[in-house]
Amino acid sequence: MSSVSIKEVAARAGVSPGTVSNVLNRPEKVAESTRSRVEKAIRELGFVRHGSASSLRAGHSRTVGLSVIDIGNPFFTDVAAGVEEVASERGYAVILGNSSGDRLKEERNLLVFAEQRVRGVLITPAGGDLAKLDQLRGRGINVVLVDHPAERADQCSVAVNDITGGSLAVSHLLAAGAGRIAYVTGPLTIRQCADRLTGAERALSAAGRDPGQALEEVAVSAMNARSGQQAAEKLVAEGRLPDAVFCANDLLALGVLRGLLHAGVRVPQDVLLIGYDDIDFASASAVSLSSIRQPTHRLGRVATELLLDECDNPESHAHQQVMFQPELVVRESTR
Amino acid sequence: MSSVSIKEVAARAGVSPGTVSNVLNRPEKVAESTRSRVEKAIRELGFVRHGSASSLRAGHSRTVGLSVIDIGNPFFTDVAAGVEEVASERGYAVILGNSSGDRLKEERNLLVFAEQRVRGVLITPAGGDLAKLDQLRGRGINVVLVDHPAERADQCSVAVNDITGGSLAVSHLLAAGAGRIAYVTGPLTIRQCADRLTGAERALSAAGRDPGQALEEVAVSAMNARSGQQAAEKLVAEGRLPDAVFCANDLLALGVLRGLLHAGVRVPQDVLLIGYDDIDFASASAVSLSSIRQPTHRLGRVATELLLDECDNPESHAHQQVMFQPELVVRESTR
DNA sequence: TATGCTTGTCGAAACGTTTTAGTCAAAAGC
DNA sequence: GCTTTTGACTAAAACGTTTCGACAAGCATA
Repeated sequence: MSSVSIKEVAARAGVSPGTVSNVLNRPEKVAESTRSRVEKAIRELGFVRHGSASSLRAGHSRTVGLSVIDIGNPFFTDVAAGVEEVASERGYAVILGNSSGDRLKEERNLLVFAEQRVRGVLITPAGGDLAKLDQLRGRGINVVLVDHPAERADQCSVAVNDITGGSLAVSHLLAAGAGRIAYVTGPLTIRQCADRLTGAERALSAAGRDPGQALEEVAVSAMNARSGQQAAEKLVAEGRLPDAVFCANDLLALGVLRGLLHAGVRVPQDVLLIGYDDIDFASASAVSLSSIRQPTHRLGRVATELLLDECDNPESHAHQQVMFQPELVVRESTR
Repeated sequence: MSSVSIKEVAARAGVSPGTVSNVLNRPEKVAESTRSRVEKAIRELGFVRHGSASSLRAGHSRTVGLSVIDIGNPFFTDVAAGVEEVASERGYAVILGNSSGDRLKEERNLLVFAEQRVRGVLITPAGGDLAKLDQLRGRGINVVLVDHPAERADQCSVAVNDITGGSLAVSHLLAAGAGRIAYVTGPLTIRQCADRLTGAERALSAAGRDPGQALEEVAVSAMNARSGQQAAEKLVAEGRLPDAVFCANDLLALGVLRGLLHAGVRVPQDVLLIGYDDIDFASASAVSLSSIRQPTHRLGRVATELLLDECDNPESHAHQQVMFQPELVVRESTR
């Protein structure tokens, strides 16, 4: 109800509102004695700065927008946790938007961000829409792409090399003795799925195999456990079991694992299995799952650091396209 | 950079700023012809309302704060998704805070919310601190407790009956023929863990068993898969395997499952196993997991609807303490 | 024709900060 | 001892909305 303003603080401390503002924003500019007097008044009155008024006058807020494709996916959740961490450390608030992969919803999120006059936006784009983002930049809102390498040099982005990831997985399977490999994946229109396939093919070529021969693609529509199980059941039913299965995603891999075990196929004795993402549950499954680990948390952290650096040091800021390297995690399913 | 203000829109449409504001907020109050003229100007100039200015003058923002204990936990993630959904439908932005179970961090989140002058706060409290929340209410910020039943009638809350949940789980185990049951749980200082235990004991009593005899508590410090596995290993090593294991959490249950299978104990033939939360991964494990399902998504949705109702209709709003009922999901691990 | 009522628009005063220019005394420089 | 510099503070003008009282025009009623 009654919110204390800077004026009341000023009155109680016997100074002008401007001085209170200085105590808040440039404490070194005000004399020790008055500063402590003002701070005392602030405490006694329970004053908290009015963010809207502050950002209206100052011209910029202390918030960033985060738009992710699917907040239910542990991958994005970890990213979000990293973002929240850094933002909170630096006194920024995070406005969350979930696009659910829907372009329209994403656009609505961006509008909300624009209305809130966020300082910057972190986004895992749902589609390849550079236009809307440039529009935001035109409004003075910085944008950092997350899990999506920028194609232009005038923007920041943070991603993980999915081609390397695909190579790592398949090289490992080959080293473990696999001849024929199945790649269980979501739609290849998803960049991540396509890149991991490319990596897989490169690993095969490098090992002197013909990707067309050694690799079978099994595409499913949804990247969840159920689809994975169905894919496994299909492979079993058609009697064309490969030596190893590489899944574009741990959820798919968990489903495949389940499907195989149910059909009496032993993992890793009969079929090797490796997933992607290294979600927490990967190590908790009955046969613990080998996987490709991505530095999700760091992804979020670095993206936010980049963004806030761009906001706070617009002059000295150099745009960066950060590309992390994924890491192979070997567990029972390929041993 | 250059943001278009309401004045420029007014100038282009040949009306006063006040009229533009009316078009934005009470379109029915302005004549058809002028309205469309103004809307045209808005489109042409790419105007978007300045949220800070708006909430400064109007006295309230269009944002809500959401403070959760652990954004990495699928339970809270689902809740958050529900919150985001409703908020976004109603044109509200969600400011996310992750307390990590830390009281201090939670307090910092609340401060940020207060600075942003959020319309209301949704919170899964990290501790039993009513004080801070009453302080927020004193500032005119509405508060809804999430997954925590309010003890007073003057506030809204949304929760799931954990006592019923505990009963459901244990009744099911008893019906399936279990005699001795182990309850693997996190610290009993966590309300949810304690309530589920109470429910378990009630189910035993109702079945004419002595809870002291039939139920063994195995408390671990962290509620994750690793702790669960350790608990299972301990039970096996000490040679005191129960007929059934009830876990306070699916992550624990997945760990227990793994520990048992590794020791050659068959589930469900040798030991029955049931978890809690019914996270997605529960159905994807090697032996699919029976569990207690909570309406997480609805929890988030209803909490947000309650909050926004309280914000928009302060007069007619009646405080509610909503208590959802959990649901038994039977899968392989108890069949 | 005067009166009241309705409808649509305007002008101006807020809202709570930040910031700029300016005041005034005390310290420093010559 | 005079000017200049510094340091600490103040006063007032913004920032972009919303809202409220005023008012003009149109129209029905008396």
